[in-house]
Amino acid sequence: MADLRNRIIQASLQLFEQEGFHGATVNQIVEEAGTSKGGFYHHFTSKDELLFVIHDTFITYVLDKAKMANEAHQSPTAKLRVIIKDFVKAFDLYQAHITVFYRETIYLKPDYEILVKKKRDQFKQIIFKTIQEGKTCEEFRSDLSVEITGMAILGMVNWTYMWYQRSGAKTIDEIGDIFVDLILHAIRLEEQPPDIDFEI
Amino acid sequence: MADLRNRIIQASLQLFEQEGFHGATVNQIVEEAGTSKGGFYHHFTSKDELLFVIHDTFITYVLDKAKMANEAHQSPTAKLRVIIKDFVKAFDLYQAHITVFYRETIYLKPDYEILVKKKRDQFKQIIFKTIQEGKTCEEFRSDLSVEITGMAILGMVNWTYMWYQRSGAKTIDEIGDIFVDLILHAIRLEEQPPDIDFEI
Amino acid sequence: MADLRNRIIQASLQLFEQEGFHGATVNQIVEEAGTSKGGFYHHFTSKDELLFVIHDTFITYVLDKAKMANEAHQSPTAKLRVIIKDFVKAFDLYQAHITVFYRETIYLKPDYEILVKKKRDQFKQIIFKTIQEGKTCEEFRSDLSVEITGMAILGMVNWTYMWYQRSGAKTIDEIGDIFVDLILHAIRLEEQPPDIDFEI
Amino acid sequence: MADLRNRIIQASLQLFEQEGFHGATVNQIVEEAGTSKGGFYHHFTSKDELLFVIHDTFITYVLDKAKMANEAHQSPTAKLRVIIKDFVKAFDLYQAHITVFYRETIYLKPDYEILVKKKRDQFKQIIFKTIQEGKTCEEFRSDLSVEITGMAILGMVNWTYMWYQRSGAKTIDEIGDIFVDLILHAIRLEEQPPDIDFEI
DNA sequence: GATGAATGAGTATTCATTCAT
DNA sequence: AATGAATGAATACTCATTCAT
Repeated sequence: MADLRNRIIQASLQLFEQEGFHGATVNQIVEEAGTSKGGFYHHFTSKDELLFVIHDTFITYVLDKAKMANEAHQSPTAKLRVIIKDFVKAFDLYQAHITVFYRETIYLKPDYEILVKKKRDQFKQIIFKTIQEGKTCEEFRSDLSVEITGMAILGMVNWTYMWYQRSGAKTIDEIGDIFVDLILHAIRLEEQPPDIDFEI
Repeated sequence: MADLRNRIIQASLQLFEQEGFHGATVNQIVEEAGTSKGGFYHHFTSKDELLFVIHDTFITYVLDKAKMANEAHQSPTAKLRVIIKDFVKAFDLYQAHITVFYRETIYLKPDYEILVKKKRDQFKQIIFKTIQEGKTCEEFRSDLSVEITGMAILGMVNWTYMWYQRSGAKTIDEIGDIFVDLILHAIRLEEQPPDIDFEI
Repeated sequence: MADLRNRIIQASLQLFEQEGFHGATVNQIVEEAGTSKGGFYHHFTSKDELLFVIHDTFITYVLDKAKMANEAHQSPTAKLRVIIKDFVKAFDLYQAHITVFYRETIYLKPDYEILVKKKRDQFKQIIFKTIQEGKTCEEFRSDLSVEITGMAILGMVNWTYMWYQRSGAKTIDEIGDIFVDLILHAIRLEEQPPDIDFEI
Repeated sequence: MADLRNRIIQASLQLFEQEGFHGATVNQIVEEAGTSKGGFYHHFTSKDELLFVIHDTFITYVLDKAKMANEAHQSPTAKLRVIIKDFVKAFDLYQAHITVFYRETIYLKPDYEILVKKKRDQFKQIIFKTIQEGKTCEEFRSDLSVEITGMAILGMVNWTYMWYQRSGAKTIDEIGDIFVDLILHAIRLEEQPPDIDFEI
């Protein structure tokens, strides 16, 4: 059997997703994880810490991926494409984490919230900077509002947690491609040559 | 002073937004509303009913607006533009309702959930149908996946509740225009004549 | 039936005395008081507050009595006699309060502790000042250490909570007289005329 | 490093004194003692046994001293003087033991309590018997109540644990002398020749 | 209509103790 | 002898709801 700490996280993920952070009790979690109250509190100082761990696991993964994409590519179009594809993939890998992340942040204790917010802001800045670069080098439309466009893109992708199902008609990869296509149609200058990414 | 029922709704809206449905107690609500436990339970059978009322108020408003826009316009482009503009406006009018709607639905009791889901689905279908019509009459790209595109659009707009602030740099109207612009760039056929909406 | 708040105090007094503050549970208290958890927490914000109320009731009573005795009499001998007699009487009236006061103070939350300590110090100062006055006006031995003598007296009396029983051989009044007698023998100048308190 | 068993006792003594028996956890104790749960339970069958050991160490010491003093001296005055001086000295040697002894006895398990009570009573009887002897041989006042006087003396001395500080103005030896002086003034017949203890 | 004292099932958390290693 | 992960019974406390007034 997997180690206890992980079993607790998996159990809580499933329960938080289904019942909400407050709807899922420590009792349910330990039962689902096949352990005891003591087992739980041996590995986590509180239910709040568990909530933080879930938040942190996801945002750390996503931020790292975005940083890597940002460094690995030159053109804003290529960067944005990879960042979005990676991000969308996370919605399959971290489905439950993400649901918790976007729904239960409000219950994060102040100290934990600060840690999460820091990474969350870094991620957002990578998106914003990429859009700005795209405008500067004339790959993207010059009339774009960086912030609103950035939040529009983030919204489009983030919302996926509300409806994506692994058993749905499209794979996560196809969804990612569609999002990229829509976004690039929405923000790229139309007169441009086709976007062929020689970097990949 | 406004009638008690409304004062309770306003108080709970503010508290649910800030503290979450479970984070806000009936005691806090009645204190904020300037009434008592008795006053609360005279107007609502339970805290759960109050949650439903908030859900229903918002989704009813939004669905009605979408129905009206759907009937008032002919071209899919025009329909979509108006639906989206109206919807975005709701994020200013119903900011707190929306936050509760998208974050606390999970705590809706089954019977209430069914009622809300029905209207929510109707709203979604109006969007989907409009996209389909746009494809059919060749205003929108023929390669669009109706569902994914629809959810992408909904995501872009819905996400607004996460970041919109009345005191921000852009008015809700400007944000609506930007969203419309991005969406139409993303989904309209490029060879088309400019979209001039004679209907308005 | 007496009001609930008082029934809770009485029940807790008895239970704290017998089982200790930690040994007595809120469950036991509410059962003994004939109420419920909710009833308890309606009247007290916490078990800690209840502990404070017990402390405060006793020390307030005792301090007030000492202040009155201090003002009502002139000679240090008379003052001390009355202060001690009153104080000893408190061991009958507030037997359980006192046991809690001297045994469980350590569990008082810091804010409460400060409040209690203030009154406790005032009481001690009244004793010290009286001894000092007795030395100054040559009723008491000039070689007395005010502090040690004061603490010796307080110790003698305070210890009573460890052994006094209402059903014992001596009444509380007799015990008080014996203490006064021992104390005055211990601290009064031997050559003095008999202590006749004309003030009473 | 001292042997583990002793390190545990020292650690618990300090922690019980500061936080109370219930306020100090086995975890804190083993951390402070530099060992582990296993180390603790290898040396003590339970936290309760540890509490007993602390009680027993102190009362055994004190009782032995009193027995010795009782045997070593003839006159009640001399006996009492030495018993009290020795006892007061214990308040410096066993400060933490004594605090625990007088504050946490209530948490002693019944079997342990019986053992401790037996020795405690023996000690008390030595005091009482000495007072009685003093009355009989007319060193002490004939009107003294043996029990009340005995408890008054014990109270005066015992209370020391509440205020004595090694860093205070008086040494433990000076405090002992003051107590002896006060007590003898309180109980000795006034017409007597000066109490010169030829036995020492 | 309105009050607020009282309820009690339910919650997160603690901690002395055990036991396989 | 010593470890520390795991236990689970017990604890203080919360809060939506009721109901006599």
